[in-house]
Amino acid sequence: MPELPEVETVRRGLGPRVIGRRIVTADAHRPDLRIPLPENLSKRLVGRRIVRLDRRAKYILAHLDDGAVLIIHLGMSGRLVVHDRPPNSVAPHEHVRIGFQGGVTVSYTDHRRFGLITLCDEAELAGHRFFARLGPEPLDDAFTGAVLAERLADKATPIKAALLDQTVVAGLGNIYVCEALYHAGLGPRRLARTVKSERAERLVVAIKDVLERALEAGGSSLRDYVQASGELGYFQNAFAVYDREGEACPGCDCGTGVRRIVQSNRSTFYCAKRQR
DNA sequence: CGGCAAACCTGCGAGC
DNA sequence: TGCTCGCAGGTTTGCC
Repeated sequence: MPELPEVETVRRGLGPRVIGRRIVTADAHRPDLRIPLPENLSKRLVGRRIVRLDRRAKYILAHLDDGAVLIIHLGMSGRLVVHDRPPNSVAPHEHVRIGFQGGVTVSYTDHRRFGLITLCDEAELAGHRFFARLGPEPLDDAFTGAVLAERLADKATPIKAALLDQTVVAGLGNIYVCEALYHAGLGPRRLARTVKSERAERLVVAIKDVLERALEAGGSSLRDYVQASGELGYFQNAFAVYDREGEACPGCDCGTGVRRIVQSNRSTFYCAKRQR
């Protein structure tokens, strides 16, 4: 579910509520999500404070005051919601709950359990299997057309699949890849290695633009995603093509409208007229 | 190694 | 109304 804008929105909503507050409870309600939860979660967290909340790709990283890092990924259906007080009942599929001094409580719910929560030491972070191979952050100034073209240069795969590859660029998912390709005017089946110079530049501009607009809207709420406050995002209303099969794409009156195809087992939505 | 399908798991909407 | 099928913001595995 959550791609970069959703994860970043959750991080921004969470930060002011939890940074600097002492953790007083940490409970897992089952042994595992996609991978096992830390066995000693409570022991590792209670008494600690979160000193910094970062995001890398689609991971949220809570740096603790003892040098440990709590790593959280929301998978397809994970939610992190902050409550003023501990809820008096356990929500369906609420797998982890962390309580802070003063009553603020963060609940992790995830009915599909494709997400994960784990711990590592700060020193291991860069070399960690989740992070060692990740591509650049798309919103960094260092992410330019030249950089993207370089990373696509040897790829014999469709540009759609290449952009979903987190080792090419980190944080994009199915929605924002479809949207970025639309705004860049690039066909999803185009060979990745043919995206260079001017086309790569256009694509980078489109990626940054769509991510920034989605961030302003608090992300896209389709099924499961909510902000840390519980509010919905509303960028879904601004989709040009995603989940709009058969509709006319904005500013284009081609008869066929938005088409849906399947690439690497995922739906791709695009306009055959605007995207080449 | 590169590229793609399938698997992981649950829920919901469409269609019969 | 009630069932089955297909599909869902992700990542990893295993097969060619």
